[in-house]
Amino acid sequence: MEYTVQKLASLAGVSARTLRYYDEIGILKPARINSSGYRIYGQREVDRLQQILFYRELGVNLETIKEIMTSPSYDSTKALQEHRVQLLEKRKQLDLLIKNVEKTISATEGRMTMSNKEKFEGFKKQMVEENEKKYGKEIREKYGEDTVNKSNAKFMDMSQKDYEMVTQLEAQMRENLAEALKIGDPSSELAQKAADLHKQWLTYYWTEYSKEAHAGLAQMYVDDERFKAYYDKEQPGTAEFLRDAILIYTGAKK
Amino acid sequence: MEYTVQKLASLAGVSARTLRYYDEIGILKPARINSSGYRIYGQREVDRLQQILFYRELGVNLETIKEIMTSPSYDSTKALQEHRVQLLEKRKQLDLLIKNVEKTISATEGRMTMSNKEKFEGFKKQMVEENEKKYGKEIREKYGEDTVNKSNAKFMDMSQKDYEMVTQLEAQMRENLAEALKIGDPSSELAQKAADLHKQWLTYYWTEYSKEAHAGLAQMYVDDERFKAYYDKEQPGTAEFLRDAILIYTGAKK
DNA sequence: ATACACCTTTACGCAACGTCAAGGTCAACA
DNA sequence: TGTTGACCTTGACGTTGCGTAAAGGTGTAT
Repeated sequence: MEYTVQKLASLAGVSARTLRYYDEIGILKPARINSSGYRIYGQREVDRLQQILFYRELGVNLETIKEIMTSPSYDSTKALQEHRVQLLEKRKQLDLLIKNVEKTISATEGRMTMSNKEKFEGFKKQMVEENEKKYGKEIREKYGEDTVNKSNAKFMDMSQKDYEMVTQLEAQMRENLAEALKIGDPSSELAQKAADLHKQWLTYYWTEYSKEAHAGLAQMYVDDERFKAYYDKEQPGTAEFLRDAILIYTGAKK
Repeated sequence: MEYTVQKLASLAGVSARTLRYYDEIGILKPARINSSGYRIYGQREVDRLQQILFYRELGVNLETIKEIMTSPSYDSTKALQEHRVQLLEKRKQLDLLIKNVEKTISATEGRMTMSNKEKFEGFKKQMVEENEKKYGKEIREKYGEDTVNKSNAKFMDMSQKDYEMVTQLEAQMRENLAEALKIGDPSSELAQKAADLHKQWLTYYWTEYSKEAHAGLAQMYVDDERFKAYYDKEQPGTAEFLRDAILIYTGAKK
């Protein structure tokens, strides 16, 4: 029983290219080469190919298969166990991925049909991560590793109630701020109320509050284009106004 | 806020090479190139990169991300849903893989600790597949597609009881055969009993039995090196002896 | 002036083949 | 005997998302 590449290929259900490749990487050499340079495979090669394909179907890479099959001392069970661990890890990653994709889908397609709760569950981790990526480095430099880590940790541990609270606080603050801006006086009662709400909002993220840090953050809202853009989105000048209000609120300015 | 490659890279937690690559494939071009040829990124690019990385973390490939982000008409939700289906399919495959790997491990390491039941559950599909690969083409040519397909289907549908029965039948047959071989007469009662057991065994795989097919198979046991090797493993000459016994049993020979 | 940390483009490497391309071999048929 | 047509060969590029040199220019601090 002798086979040329094509014969063996169709027998085993692989392509001729695959067999040439296996020859090339030395995992399956033909029994001999005939006078015309054709690869000729025998029964032993058929069996070896079966083994190779068996392992391949288990997702083992060719390099490992080669090791398993060439050195008989090689512990194939151990190899498979390691392989299994890799597969389990891969599945864990995949599950996480699927979960995130599903969260993203329902968040965008369901628009407002999602309850706050679901939103919170799905996104709080993501929010922390995105925040880290965007501002992590600079904030860390300014406020130190510890403060930021604690802030993140605190946020992650926030309960559903906390989340709703914090969301509402920010909304209220922005409302007050917008109203106060119309008056134009950062020392006005409304503006000071906004500053106070901002402090309350902040304490949900920071483990400890200090007037200095609060004032520093307010200044950053103006200095950093990104924060500035966020606050100035509705009305230009909001960032500066909020800063002034906070500076007065914290006593850094009168 | 302007960034060079390295700056943006460390800000976003990717490598400079990645940014150059994203430039190359046109997914993220720098805001401008300065007089020295340096890539300069602005705020808009930072935000765009965030988006890219967000999708990348969901496992979406760059080509798709590009489509999602460049054409605003592109339905990103639909893209994510398709992506989700792919991920689910991938997980299904992965689960199957893990199951097979685990079966293989326990089969080889636990040797005989596995019960027949477990063996059966784990391997009957694999057996059919391997059998297909090894002999499928030739058997199909000799006995026709239909017979083989039905045989496979029947095997796959075999119950636990059937499996035990068929396993026992083969064991009994081989025992009888070995005994009969000692006597050396294929027409002996023992040898004919073996042939009968062989027929019974065969009927578990074939949907219909005929003496001619049975005799043909017996002849193949001798002509085909692989079947021959299987039967001659314990005692050389077993394949021929079985063939002769079956030929007599089926009346093809006296 | 020199060192050193940046930046640039070009290009190979990775896994496991698919897919031409250019050219030799073999059996069959007119 | 010439010629198809179905085989076979080697060589080489493409795939995905970068990592990793290599070779050379730029910017700035000492």
